[in-house]
Amino acid sequence: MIRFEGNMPIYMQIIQKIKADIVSGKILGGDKMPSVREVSENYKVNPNTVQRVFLELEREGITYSQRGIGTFVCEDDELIKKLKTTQALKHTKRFLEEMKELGLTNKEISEYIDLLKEEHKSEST
Amino acid sequence: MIRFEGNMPIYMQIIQKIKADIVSGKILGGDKMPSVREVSENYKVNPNTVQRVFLELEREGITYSQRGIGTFVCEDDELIKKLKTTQALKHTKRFLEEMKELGLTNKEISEYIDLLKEEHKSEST
Amino acid sequence: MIRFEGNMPIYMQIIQKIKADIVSGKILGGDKMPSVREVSENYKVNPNTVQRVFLELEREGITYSQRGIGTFVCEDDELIKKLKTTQALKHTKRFLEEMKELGLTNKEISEYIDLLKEEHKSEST
Amino acid sequence: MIRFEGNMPIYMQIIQKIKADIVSGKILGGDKMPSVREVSENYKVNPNTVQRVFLELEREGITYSQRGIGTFVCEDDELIKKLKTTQALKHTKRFLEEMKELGLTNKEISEYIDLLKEEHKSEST
DNA sequence: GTGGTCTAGACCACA
DNA sequence: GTGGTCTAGACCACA
Repeated sequence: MIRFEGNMPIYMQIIQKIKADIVSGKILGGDKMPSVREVSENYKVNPNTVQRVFLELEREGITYSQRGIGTFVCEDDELIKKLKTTQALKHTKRFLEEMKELGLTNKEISEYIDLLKEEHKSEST
Repeated sequence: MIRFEGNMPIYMQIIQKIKADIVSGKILGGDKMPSVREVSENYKVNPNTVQRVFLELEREGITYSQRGIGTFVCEDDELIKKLKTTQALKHTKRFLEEMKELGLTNKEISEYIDLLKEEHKSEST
Repeated sequence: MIRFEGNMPIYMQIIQKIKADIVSGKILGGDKMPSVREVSENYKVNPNTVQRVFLELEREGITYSQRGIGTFVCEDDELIKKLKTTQALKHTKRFLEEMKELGLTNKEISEYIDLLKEEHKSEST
Repeated sequence: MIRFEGNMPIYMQIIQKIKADIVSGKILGGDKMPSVREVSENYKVNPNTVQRVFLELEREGITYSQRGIGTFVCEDDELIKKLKTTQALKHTKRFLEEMKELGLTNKEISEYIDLLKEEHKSEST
C-alpha cells in the first residue's frame, strides 16, 4: 500500500512504484500485471487513474496489453536494464546541475551526499 | 534567459533560479531586484507569474519590498547561508530517494556521480 | 506462427491470414480446414477466438462446416477470385485514403511505392 | 466538422485530422492550438476526449502545452517533415505486405492503385 | 481562461 | 474477466 504524497499526482506515484518494482526485480519480465480493477481496488484509486498508469507504461514500452487477457511486463530484459541506467543518469545529471547552480564544488556535493547517505542508513526500512 | 523545463511550474523555476543567483553570489545582499515588469519582459513571462515569485521570496524572508522604491535582497548573511544549505539538502534528499527507488546501492550512486562529474569538468563553462 | 500486431484484434488477424492463404492458393478449394482445437493450439490462442474466426468465415461463405466431420474451404472458384479482388481493393482504398490525408500527391504516392517495392525485391523471401 | 466513422475511436480520428492539418500545412509550427474546451465544443465531444488527443500529440512531440497559457504546435519544422515521411513509409510498408500476402505481383499492385487513383479524382472534393 | 488530475460510472469488444 | 473508450462533472494550479 502506498501513502500518496504531496504534490506529485497519484498516477505518477503509481508509475514510479511499478517502475521501481520492475527495475529492482520484484516484478520480472513476462509477468502478468494485476488487472486494472485489481490495482484500482488495491490502491483505493479510481480505475481510470490506473488505466492512465497502464497506458503510460505501455507507451514507454515497459508493458504491453492484450485485450481480454491482461497486461504483461515486457520480456526484453535489455530494455529494462537500459531503463534503469537512463533513469539513473537523468536523476544524476539534474542533481549535479542544481548543485552547481548553487555554486557548490564537487567536494561539497560529495559531502552533502555522504551526510544524507548516513541518515538513510539509520532510518532505513 | 531560462528555457523552461518540463513539468515544474514556471514560477517555481524562476524562484529556484533567483535563489541560486543569491546563494552563489551573483546577486548580493542589499541589491535592488529588478522590477516585476523588467523580470516579466526579460523572461517573456506573464507579470502575474513574476508577482507570485516576488511574493513567495518575500514570504520566505529572502527579499523585502519598500513601497514606491522597489524590492531588495535581504542583507542577512546568515539567512543566505542557511538558504544555501536548505536548498542543497533538498536537492540531495530528493536525489537519493530517486536513486534508492531504482534499487541502486550507495556505491552505485557514487559511481554515477563520479561519472558525470568528469563530464561536467571537461565540458565546463 | 503469426506475431499478433498492434491494435487489430487477434481474431481479425487470423481471418486475414486465412483469407490470404486461400486467395494465394496455399489452401485450396475443398480442403479440410484444421479443427478449432488444432488452430487454437497452433496459434496459442483461446479456442473462443478461433471459434469466432470460423463463424465469420462461414458467414462470408468462404468455408462450410459438416457436422461431425469438419470445416471445409468452399469449392467455388469464382467466390475465391472475388475474395481476392475484394481484399485487394479494401487494402488499396485504405492506403490511398491514408496517404491523401497526409497531403501527398498521386505522384508522391507512386514514389513511395516504387521505393519500397525495390526493398521488397532485394530482401525478398 | 468531422463525422466520426465506424470503428476507429473518436480520439484517434481527431488526432489523425490534426496531424493531417499540420503535415499539410493548414496548421503551422508555433501556432497556438484551440483550447481543450474549444475543440470539445467544436466537435461536440467530451473535454476528456480532447484532453487525451492533446496528451497523445504532446507525447509524440508534435505539440507542447504551457499550463495556464495553452497548447502550441512544435516549432521544429524538421520534426514535422520527418513525421510526414515516417507516416507515409509506415502506410506504404503495411500496404505492400498486405498485397503480397494475397499473392499479388508488383504489376497487379500498381494496377489496383491506378484503378482507385482514378476514382479518387472523379469523386474528389 | 487554460491545461491537469481525479472520480464515478456506463458501455463495448475481446478472449 | 480484461482492457478500451467515452461522458459528466468536480476541483485545482497556473498565468
